[in-house]
Amino acid sequence: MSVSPKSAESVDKLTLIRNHPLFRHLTSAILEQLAARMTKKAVRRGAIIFAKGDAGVGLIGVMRGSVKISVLSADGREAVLNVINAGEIFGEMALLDGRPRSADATAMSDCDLVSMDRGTFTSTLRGQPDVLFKVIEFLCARLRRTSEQVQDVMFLNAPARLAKALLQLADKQERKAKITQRDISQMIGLSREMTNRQLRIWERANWVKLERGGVVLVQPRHLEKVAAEAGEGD
Amino acid sequence: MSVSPKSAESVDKLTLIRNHPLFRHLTSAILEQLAARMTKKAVRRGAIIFAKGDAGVGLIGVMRGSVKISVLSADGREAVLNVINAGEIFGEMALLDGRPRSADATAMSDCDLVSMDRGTFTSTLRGQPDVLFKVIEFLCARLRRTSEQVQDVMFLNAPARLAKALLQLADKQERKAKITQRDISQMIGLSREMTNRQLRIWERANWVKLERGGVVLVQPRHLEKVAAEAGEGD
DNA sequence: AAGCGAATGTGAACTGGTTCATACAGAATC
DNA sequence: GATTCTGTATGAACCAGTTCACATTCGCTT
Repeated sequence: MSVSPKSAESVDKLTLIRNHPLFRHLTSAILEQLAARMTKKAVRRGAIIFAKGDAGVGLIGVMRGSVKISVLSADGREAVLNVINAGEIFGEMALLDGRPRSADATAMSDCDLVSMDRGTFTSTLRGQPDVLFKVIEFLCARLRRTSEQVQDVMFLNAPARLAKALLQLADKQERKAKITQRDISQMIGLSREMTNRQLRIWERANWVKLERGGVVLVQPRHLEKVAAEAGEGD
Repeated sequence: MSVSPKSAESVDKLTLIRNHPLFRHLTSAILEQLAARMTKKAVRRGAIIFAKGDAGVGLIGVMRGSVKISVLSADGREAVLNVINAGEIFGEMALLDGRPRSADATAMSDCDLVSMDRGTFTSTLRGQPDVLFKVIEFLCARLRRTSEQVQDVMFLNAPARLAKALLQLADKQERKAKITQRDISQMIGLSREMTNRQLRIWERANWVKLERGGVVLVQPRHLEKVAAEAGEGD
């Protein structure tokens, strides 16, 4: 994973892109050039940052707040594909292949965002040949991760999926996942009720502590064991 | 998708790589150079071509037969991630990022395979800058497809997933999917029994015709309709 | 401070799909 | 041509997780 800066805190443009696998290896000069050409924008909680099918203008970085990437089914159910926290970047795919957005992006809290358009990316990085290799590596990593998601949904039962999601959502310092139970349930393809029931079981066992809009991992070890038990052999 | 040659037939190396998105745009000279350096190998039905965790030696093309890409869960259940038919190529990811194989590859029938190692790929394509862009495009397409798989498992019910799988497995000319019901069920995360039951319902309705090791799509239109709806009872 | 919407919590009924058990037919192996 | 293995077929019991129907609590807006 990436070296994430203190979460929930505001982050500057330079730190943001420096911490992303796509840009990490670039010189400071280039990074500053890129950062200078990124435009800042604040959005309110609940704001739709882009919608599935939109023309993809490029890369978006989260300087403060968090963003959920999701899609809607024909009958209106929502699947949350990813949650992007402060210090992270999303929307790379439209940047890279120029095709329409394949999902919706919604602000889960008030956010400060920065965006980089395709032009900036390609013109600044022309003549940086190994950027392309980094991009390829990055996409392969993403592909492996997404493929693992398919396996998780097919192999793991409800508690295992939930435990895995909590561990990967949790802020490493605070040991806390700042997300509603509804959003968790939509990430792992479970009903909200089932998610709540399992969380309450773990709360009674003192493995987690439930708060409004968040789950504190009290005993991450136990969760790791649950996530691993029905899991795929690595 | 790719222009697939008559299936179940043998294919020559050149045709094989010419039809793949990664190579399609290259000059004949380069293609011939690549083809010349690919080594041929025959394997029997059931043979393990590579296993998850193996060091990835590179790209493998299927000249005759078909190959399944799958993973095993801790408790021995199998998930089929993809089926590769004659004229298609697999194993690109290990080629591109050099990391270990992320799944098993097994011959579903007697196969003729050709393989291209990383060295051949990189040395032949050095000085072909837009190959890298093709690779990026290719990976983005794969990522979108894999992400769609996640959504399918989360949103679609059994009949819809099955219909969708049949349509995408079926040979376009023959309107026939050459695959056992067990393998189908493992592609869509369903029990073999459930898969059989649904197929039998459709056979009685004359939408499909079942054979040993294959499903003929008699009325693909109907299946398309089932695949399209999310399965909500209005 | 009142009202309201969003998030949480929980029981009870329900069901889509699994699991188990069993049968049979075609292909491969001896 | 007998045996064994793989694939298909189907009923019945079972169950993990959904759906429905509420109640409650928190935080925000008026």
